Amino acid sequence: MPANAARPYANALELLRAAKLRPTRQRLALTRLLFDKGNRHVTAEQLHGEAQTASVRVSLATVYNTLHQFVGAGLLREVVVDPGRSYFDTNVGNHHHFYFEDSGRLQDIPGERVGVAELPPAPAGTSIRRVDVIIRVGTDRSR
Amino acid sequence: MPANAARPYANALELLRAAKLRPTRQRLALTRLLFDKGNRHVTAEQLHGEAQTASVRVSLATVYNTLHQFVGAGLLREVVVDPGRSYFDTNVGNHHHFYFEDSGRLQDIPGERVGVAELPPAPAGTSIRRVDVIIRVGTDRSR
DNA sequence: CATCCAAATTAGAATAATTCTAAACTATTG
DNA sequence: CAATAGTTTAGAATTATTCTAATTTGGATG
Repeated sequence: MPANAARPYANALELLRAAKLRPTRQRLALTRLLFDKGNRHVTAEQLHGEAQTASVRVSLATVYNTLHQFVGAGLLREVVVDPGRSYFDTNVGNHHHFYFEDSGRLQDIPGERVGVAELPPAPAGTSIRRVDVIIRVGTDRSR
Repeated sequence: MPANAARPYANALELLRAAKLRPTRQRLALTRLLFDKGNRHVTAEQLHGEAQTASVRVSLATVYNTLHQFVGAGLLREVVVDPGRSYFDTNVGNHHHFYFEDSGRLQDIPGERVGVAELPPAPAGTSIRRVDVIIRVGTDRSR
């Protein structure tokens, strides 16, 4: 079973069409880098670096544009755990995160493994958009 | 009952002594701004602004230094909910947050009101430093 | 398939939050 | 009250991100 078995898109082209985004050379390449190898957590700089390594000519501005468009289209989720650095998560299903404070690495936790038993109601006039659970861990020998 | 009844320090001086930080004019003033009126969530810029309004001469660099020293001493907790902006929370007890995405405001949720029933174990060699639960809400008329 | 135009890309400048640096100041200690 | 280690500071530097205005391109149209 391939890593992307659960993904409903056969390829980058279909995915972009479904998101109503023109399949440009840059977006096609970034789509493949993002979704062709299982769930990932990348920063814009990292993805830009990967593109360069793969000889895909794309500017950092376009990487930022694309990541935000993908978030808007529900293809990515932005994870905020570190002040001044955004991670983009290819897993948009129900799940939470371990965050390794020492290394800055993120790891998914399936939604079912965290039992949020009880939640207070959203304040009047508002509704819940998302509940983030972040388990911050550190190596035993640090701090 | 005053808002700070639960705080174990009678005044700014004691608090700084306990944290082993020299009670300088700047730190004393910032301590009062932070802790003299109940639980708060402030950014460095906000606190700097309040100091200026109160005619306390203190540089932004010192505000940052002080906030981080207070976090290190366990007097404050840094809350990360917004990429590129850090909030400092005077409530260091067990609690979680509502985050109003539209306004950028934070609101405490007492720890007991969120039932995190079940947590996966920390990966080998690591231990849990903290569990953050952030409930992101939006006004019903936006997005 | 040539033309057109809105959408997309881009380099580089601009912004925002934060950190750094090195010099000047100050609280404590003897 | 002098010495000194800790603290503050202005301003420069850094980092991540966004903006701008000009150029390029995908895809529809004739």
